[in-house]
Amino acid sequence: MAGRDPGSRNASVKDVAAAAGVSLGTVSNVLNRPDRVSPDTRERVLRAMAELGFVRNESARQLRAGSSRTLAYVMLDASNPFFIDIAQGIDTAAEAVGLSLVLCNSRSLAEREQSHLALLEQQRVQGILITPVDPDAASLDDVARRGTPVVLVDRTRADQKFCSVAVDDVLGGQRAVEHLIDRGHTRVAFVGGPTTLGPVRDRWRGAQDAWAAAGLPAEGLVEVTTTGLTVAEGREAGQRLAGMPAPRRPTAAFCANDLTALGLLQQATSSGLRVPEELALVGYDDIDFAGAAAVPLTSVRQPRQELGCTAAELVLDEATNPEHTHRQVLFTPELVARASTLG
Amino acid sequence: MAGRDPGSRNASVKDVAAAAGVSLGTVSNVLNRPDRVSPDTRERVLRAMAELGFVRNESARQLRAGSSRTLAYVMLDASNPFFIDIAQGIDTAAEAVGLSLVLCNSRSLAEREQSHLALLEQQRVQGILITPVDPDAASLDDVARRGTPVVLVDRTRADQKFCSVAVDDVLGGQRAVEHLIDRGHTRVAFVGGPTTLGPVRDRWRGAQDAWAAAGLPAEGLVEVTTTGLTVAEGREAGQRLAGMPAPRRPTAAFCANDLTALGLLQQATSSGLRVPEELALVGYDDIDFAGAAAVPLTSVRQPRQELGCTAAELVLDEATNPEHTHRQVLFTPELVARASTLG
DNA sequence: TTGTAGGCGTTATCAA
DNA sequence: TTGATAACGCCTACAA
Repeated sequence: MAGRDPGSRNASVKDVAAAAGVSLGTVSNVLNRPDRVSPDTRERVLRAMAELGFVRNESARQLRAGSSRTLAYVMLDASNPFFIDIAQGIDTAAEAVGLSLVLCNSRSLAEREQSHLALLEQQRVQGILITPVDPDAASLDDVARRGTPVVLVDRTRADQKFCSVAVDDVLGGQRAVEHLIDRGHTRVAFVGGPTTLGPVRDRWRGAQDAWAAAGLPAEGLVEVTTTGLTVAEGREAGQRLAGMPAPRRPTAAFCANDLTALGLLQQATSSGLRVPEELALVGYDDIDFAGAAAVPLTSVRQPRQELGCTAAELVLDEATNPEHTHRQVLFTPELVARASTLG
Repeated sequence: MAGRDPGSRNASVKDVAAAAGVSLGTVSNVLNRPDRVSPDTRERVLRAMAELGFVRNESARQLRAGSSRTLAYVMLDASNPFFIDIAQGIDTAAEAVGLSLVLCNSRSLAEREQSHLALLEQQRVQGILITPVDPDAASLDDVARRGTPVVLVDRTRADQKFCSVAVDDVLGGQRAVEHLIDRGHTRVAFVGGPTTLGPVRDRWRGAQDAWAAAGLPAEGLVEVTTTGLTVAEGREAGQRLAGMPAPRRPTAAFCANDLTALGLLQQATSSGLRVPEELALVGYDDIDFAGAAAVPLTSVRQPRQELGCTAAELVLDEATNPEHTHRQVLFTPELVARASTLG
């Protein structure tokens, strides 16, 4: 037994009207302009609604209104807290303007991303925020062309055909490596991949820029390529590092994100490498778990909530402002120094 | 310039029909029973759709169909990976039956939970999975009474008015403390709170049960109450522990969840307490970050994905099977021993 | 194989 | 203040 009121599921304004002995229009008025209804009929209608378990049908409202009151965020990987924090920022902004947020997780699968996009379009969401598997995918253009505003989050596109919010990853990479150089390191590993990821490319470039600017010999900065930005990949990279003879081994590693750094930290620790004495560590993103690690992680902070918030504002502007023009917002990252580099 | 095709946003089946020179019914057939349409008219219709940027209107479909093709999960706290993993499990199950999942985050706020529930009801979701702020809240009964199936996740209710999936927290608490007793500890702290949380209460009770069963003096098991299950609370508890004189200080702590344990681990480490030599640590949930900590955390594993998956199955049964009866599924937790207790 | 008509629940307009 | 009516876009009988 489901224990539901019999027949209650389908009570509509019509049923309410009948039960309250008024017309359908009056019920609608109670719902939308209560002031235009005399207090006692309003009472009667309200009571009928409660008795029938009336619930407004959002589909019908939406059909009539022509558009929904929701925003969507298609995240790349819900198991990375970085994206959850972005979602949180979006949610805050959406809530502020009375919109609700639907969250989708593509799990880095283009196919899944595709099906989410299709569904969201059909739902006539006001706008789609997305950290896409591939920012250059034509499917994004298609969605935009058909009329749903699309904003890129933590990704950019050279052709500037979309609004986007991102953080200056080249600068972030520079900051990370400058910090390590400042601390006296002359053998540094960059850990991350795959290099098809825009952010990984940029952070690596920034690292190289900083290295060159300091006049250090190129061979002192080595690239340790991983196949993803996960804890497991970090561990694996840690194993590779720990396996190197001490004289050749880098004295510091700059990881392309915090998950990787956390994995590396664990592997280093269990291999008996002391952090930061024998291996200094810099992560990227500054997720909460970075600061919460046993050896708190130095990391390059991205303004995650603000990223989400700004993205929401951009998509809303595109959805509502006829004068809208695309903008590419670039935030500045900030190095947060903690024990993993400070000995 | 938004770069969208002019007027494309609102192409409907009617427009497509006109453009393709066929009737509205034919277009609908192309969409829903393509086999009943001759290949070349189908081609023509498809081309018209592409040209007009036609996108099915989900609201209209839903309005006609009477119910949506979505499930919803209202999580308690999206920043706790435990709930993200549950969501992942739900998503998998939902995807398997062609449903999509909408995620909401109540952030432990009853008010926000309430507004999410209201919206989901209006959206006529097929069912709502929820880890509620308060499992006994009457608002949950109201939703169910009005006809939307509701399943409790990681929570139970004494009156069994809902389906629920949970893990035996009393047993989990026992396992954790038995493990510590096995390792020879006779002064153990239980860290967690608030005690209004069902799981915290149960884990604490399990801890006490195990303690009593071992015949250990009650004063050896101390409760360190926190105001929440967060990293910050864990740190704070760590400070309290580290501040105690060594002879009185517990030699082990059982934390009510992994976030708390991670915070405690960090604080202990930075206070110079060695884990597990001076302080052994057991967490709860076995989130990925537990195994990824610098000192990998012993934890009580909950089958998170399975929890979500089963919850989805229950809610679907309730939504579609007229013979449905409520069931309370209780999973068995499993202790995963790692370095934080194994020295 | 294709076309026509009616209705899903809501809202807004207009008339009473 | 209240009531009747049309329309949103889609789907499905049923008719041609």
